[in-house]
This record gives sequence, structure tokens and C-alpha cells, in this order.
Amino acid sequence: MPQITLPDGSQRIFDQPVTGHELAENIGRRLAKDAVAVRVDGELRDLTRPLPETASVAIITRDSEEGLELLRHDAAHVMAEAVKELYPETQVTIGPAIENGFYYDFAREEPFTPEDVEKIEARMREIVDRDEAITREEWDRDKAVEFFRQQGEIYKAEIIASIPADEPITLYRQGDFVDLCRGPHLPSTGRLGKAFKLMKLAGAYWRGDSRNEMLQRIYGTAWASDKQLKSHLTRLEEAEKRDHRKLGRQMNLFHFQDEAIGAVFWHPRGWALFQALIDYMRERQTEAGYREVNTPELMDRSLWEASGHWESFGENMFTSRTEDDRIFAIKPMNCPGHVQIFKDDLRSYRELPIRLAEFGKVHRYEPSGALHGLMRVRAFTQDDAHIFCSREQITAESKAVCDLLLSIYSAFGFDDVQIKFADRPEVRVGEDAVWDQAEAALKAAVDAMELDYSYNPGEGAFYGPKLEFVLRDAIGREWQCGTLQVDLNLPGRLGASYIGADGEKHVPVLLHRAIFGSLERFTGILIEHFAGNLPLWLAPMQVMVTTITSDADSYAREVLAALKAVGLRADIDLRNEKINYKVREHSVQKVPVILALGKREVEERSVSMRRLGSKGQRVLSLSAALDELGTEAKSPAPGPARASAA
RNA sequence: GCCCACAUAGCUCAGUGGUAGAGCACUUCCUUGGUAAGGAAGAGGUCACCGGUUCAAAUCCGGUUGUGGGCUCCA
Repeated sequence: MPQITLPDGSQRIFDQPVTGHELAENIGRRLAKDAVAVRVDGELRDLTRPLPETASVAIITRDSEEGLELLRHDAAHVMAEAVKELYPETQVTIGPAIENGFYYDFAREEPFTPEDVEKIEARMREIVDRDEAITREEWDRDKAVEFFRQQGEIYKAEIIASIPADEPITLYRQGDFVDLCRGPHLPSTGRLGKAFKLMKLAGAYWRGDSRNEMLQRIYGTAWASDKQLKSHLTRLEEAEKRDHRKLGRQMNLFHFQDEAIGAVFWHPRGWALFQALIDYMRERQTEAGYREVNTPELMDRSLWEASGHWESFGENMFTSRTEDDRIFAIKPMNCPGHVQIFKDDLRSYRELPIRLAEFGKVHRYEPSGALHGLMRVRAFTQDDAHIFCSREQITAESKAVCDLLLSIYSAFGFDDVQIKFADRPEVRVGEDAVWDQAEAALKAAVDAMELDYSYNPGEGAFYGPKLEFVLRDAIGREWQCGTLQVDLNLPGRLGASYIGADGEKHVPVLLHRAIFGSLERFTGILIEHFAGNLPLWLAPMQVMVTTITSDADSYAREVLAALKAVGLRADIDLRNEKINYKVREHSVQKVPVILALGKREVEERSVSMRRLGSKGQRVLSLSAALDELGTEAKSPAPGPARASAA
């Protein structure tokens, strides 16, 4: 007699074996309708499988997180079925659920066209209407391999061959379509519903390896209800409106052009924002004991060979050959330069730690396909710093870096920061014993700080392990910006040393750190995070003085001078246009404060202040306005550092 | 770098083989108007570039460059 325990602790006893579906019906019709699978003693299973004699069982509904994932996985199968029906020569490979949807990778000589995708989506809807039963079958491994080989599905056969021997091979059948799958799946294709949409065509390498052939990937989004689908599509539209490339033009911040691909032409307003970031970082890091330096853009190839960069990244470095046949590389990093400054003096342990910072512009020949607005460029500025210290100082210095970094992120409104610990990559320099020490030191530091972190195995730099700091923006997207790397390799390779208390030479530890990472990219992130509505302290143009009639011109000039005198970035608009027109134009350009001046303001020596995004305006005296704006435009005071678990 | 798509006026875009279009922006004139587009006129384009097909190419074909979406990469 099956005895089923439900999540609330209640028990149901049946006089004959039941399936998950029957259990759900027994509990309630509505639940049975929304059920997509069951969790039996922690394991997800098909609704149609009989339940064990005694088990604790939870019904998974379509709008739960797990249910949605199953729904999306089913959508991938339905898409594969549709593709096989329409284009039988296509081979199927893999098709997982992903965030917000699913994809499936297909192998086919001829590329799918956007029209094909429309047909595929229409066929998917037919398959849902057909409501085909989805059934699970356990197969013998060799038979399964043979089955897919015969069908010409060599990718599937390859996948089965790579499944560990102790795992069962399960196939799912819906209509004439059979796919290898771990499951579970919905009972029938009708249960998928129609809240899905195919989104885009893309290329993707077989098994994610660029040495392999390129497959055709079709992405889709799938939801539990039409309402959810619609709101997802609305969110995408909203995200598109924040695109920093679009806002960059609208706000007249920067542009790109073909003669300098991957390099930014910063316009006056964009540069004002960029400089505001530098000013703030400079203030904070000076306070934290960093000293700013500047190192050459071009340095001889030999230096990059010594550091190891030439070997690892030589192909991605810009170089220049001089008349006397020397090869200089445009710096892709600042570290070797900073090491030269360290080396130029005989250093004592008493000087450590030495913290050198540079807003260093670096150039990297990034692959053309990787370029993306400000987010991935070939010429960018790092808020780079290198801390030369002793082994004993690693923990304290790492902690100081984390505190500074989290406090600065918080000042920009990023309070949700994840930390990832990235350890030794396959391709690296240095002895494993040295890596053991570096990883242990960084781990000890992060543990000492009591910060939560996750692992990102094999993702360290070629010279040392690193912490990666990932922040979450206003619409939930994650951006990796900051980094802290413990390097026990480069200082030795570049011949840096200091004299210890014992009178002997020691190789210093080098901590590499960046907080913004790339100033260009961070600017792009801020634009998207705030949707262009930057807080006053960051706004490139903070106040626009506008006149309603030309009688106010001379007073307006006086107001502008007063604003500039208190350090505000301000400008004046005396054009012979209606106030509506001026307000619209400056609002489109996201100027946070518009002061409108007419006859009344001239007489009263007041201003009519309009804030971006608000409907009305306030009239206040010029001196009150100067006080208010001057205070608000100050950069945020250092705040407490916080981080959350990854 | 790889796959797919795209490239028309400063911007956003229409234009499927027969003399290049719209809106906004720009210039000039009128308008001095109280908070997200006042009115009129004018100027502005080797249709990314190179080649091919054709009597004829923005339009069809090939190549190059760039951009977009992905994949790979990211010191």
C-alpha cells in the first residue's frame, strides 16, 4: 500500500500503486492541471512514473522555478521535433533550458533563415496542439548508440558514448521524435502551452570548443503563461532603451568610427563623466594610501618577454617597429611599468607596502567579434594599482582592497556584489608549489575577511589566482568589474626585490587590483544602470540655465556664473525657442536640473527649478538653489562595505 | 577569429531593376512664448567600399570593411 508523505508533513495512503499525476489529482484538480513533474525523495521524476511504496513527494507546478525549467526543456524538445519534421536532414545535438528560455543546437549544411525560424515556431505550436504523449524509455547503451547512428545522428551517438557507464540511458519519445534525455518531461506536448517565442539565430561551437565545427543555435524564451511571456518581452524592450550606445548618442557622450575600431571618441559631456569617475577614485585611493604614477605607453618587447605577456598574449598586442629595427609594444597592462618604478630604488622592508596606482590607458587587439560598444574595446583605461608587500602583509592588504572596493561600489548604488575565487588556469607561469602558496594566501585573506565567495576554477590569471568582483545592476544583470590578484611570479621574473629585516634580498609579493576595471566599460555600465539618469554628482551636464524671454538673458548669465563658481557643471541656453522646446531637448539629453528664468525670476532674483523625471517645478531663491545643488553635487562620503554570497 | 543578419541625409527609418524619399536635427525668416516638439522657407546623399550581371543596379551576384546578435576569447 503506497504511503506518500507530502511537503506539509501530511500523508496519503493508497490501496494500489499511483503515479505522480494520480497523486496530484487526488490532492486537487487545479494542482493536477498545473503539475509538470514530481520530486520523489529529492529526485525529479515524470508525472507518469509510478511512485514507490513509501516516499516523500512534492508536486512541481509549472510556475515554480523548477517547473519553469522543465517547461523550457520541453520547449527545446518540441523545437527539435519541429526542426526534424521540417528539415529531416538536420542533426540534433543538445538543447538545454537556460535563464528565461532554452536553445537547441542543430547541425545542418544550409543555414536556417529567419523565415525558417518562423516556420519552426509555427510547427511547434502545431505539435503542442497535437498533444503528443511524451514517454520515457530506458535503453541499452549499445543499442542506443546504434539507433542514433542509423538515424544519421552522429552527435547524439557521440554524447551517449560519453555518458558514464553506470548511468542509465533514457530516451524520451514524442510522436515520431526520439531524443536522448535525462528527463524528466511533461506528460504530453500539449502541457507545454504556447507562452513561448523563438528569439534569435546564432552560431555555437560543438561542445563549446572553438576548434570544433560550428552548429546553428536557435534561442527561444518560454514561460508558464502568456502574461509572463509578455512581461518578459516588455523587460527586454526596457533593457534596450537603456543601451549605452543609444543613450551615448542621445546624451552626446561619445562616438565610434571605422578609422579607430574599438576606440572611443569621447565628447565633452562623456569626458566629463569619465573624469568624474577618475576624480572620485583618485580621492578615495589617495586616502587609502595609494600614490599615483604614470608609465610609458610604448616599451621594448624584451620587457614583455620577461613578464611572460609576450608569450601568452603577444598576438593580441599592438606593436610598433622603429627605424633602428627595435620592436616596441603598446602596453596592454600596467604591471611591468609599475615594477620598473619599484625596482628603480633599493627597497627596504620598512617601505612596504608600496601602493602604486595609475589610470593607465592600455591597448589590446581584441578579436573583432568580441567588440561591443564601451563594454569591450581595444583601447581602454584601467584604474590599475599594484601593491608590493611582504607575505605577512597579504591578508591585511587584501582586506583593505576589498573594503575600499565594496565601499566604492556602494557609492555608485551597487550594493549586491558577488565574489568569485578563480584559481590556477591550465596555461600559466611558475611552479605549482608557488601557486599552492599564492592560492593559500589569497584564500586565507578572503576567509579572514569573512566574505562569502564562490569558486571559479581554472579562471585565474596566468601569473596568479584572483578574486573577481561581480556587481548586479538595476535590472539584475551581472558585471564583473573589480579584481584582486595575488602574484608570486611576476616580481621574480622581472627582477624585483627588497632588503628584509634579515639583511637578505627578498622577492616582494605583487597584488594587482582594479576596482572599476575598465573606466570605459564602467561608464557604460553606469549609463545602463541609471538608464542615463545619472545622479547629480556624476551627471556630465548638471544644470542647464534656460531663458523664457530674452529679457532674462543677462540674469541668466549671472546665474550661470554663480553655478560655475560653486563648482557645478552648467551651461546656458539663450536660444529664441519656447521653454517647452528647451525643456524637452535638455530632458532628452538627461540633464538632471533645468533652471528656467523669466520676468518673474529676474524681478525676484529666483530660479524655477525643474528636476529630470518630475512633472512640476519649484521656485526658490538663487542662493537657496546654489546651496541645494552645491551640496547634492558632492561625491558620496565613504560608506560601509558590504558583499553578498554568490 | 567563427556562424547568421544588416549597412540609404547628422539621427531614426521607408524605398524588390527604370532620374533618391519622410520625420527629427541643421540654415534663414517670422514668433518673446511660463515647463517634454510654435510657424514658414531652404540647404543637405558617389545609397559603406571594390568588382560583376544587365540597355539600365540603392535594389541581383561575388569580395572587402564596419556594425548588430550569438559562439570562442578576455593578461
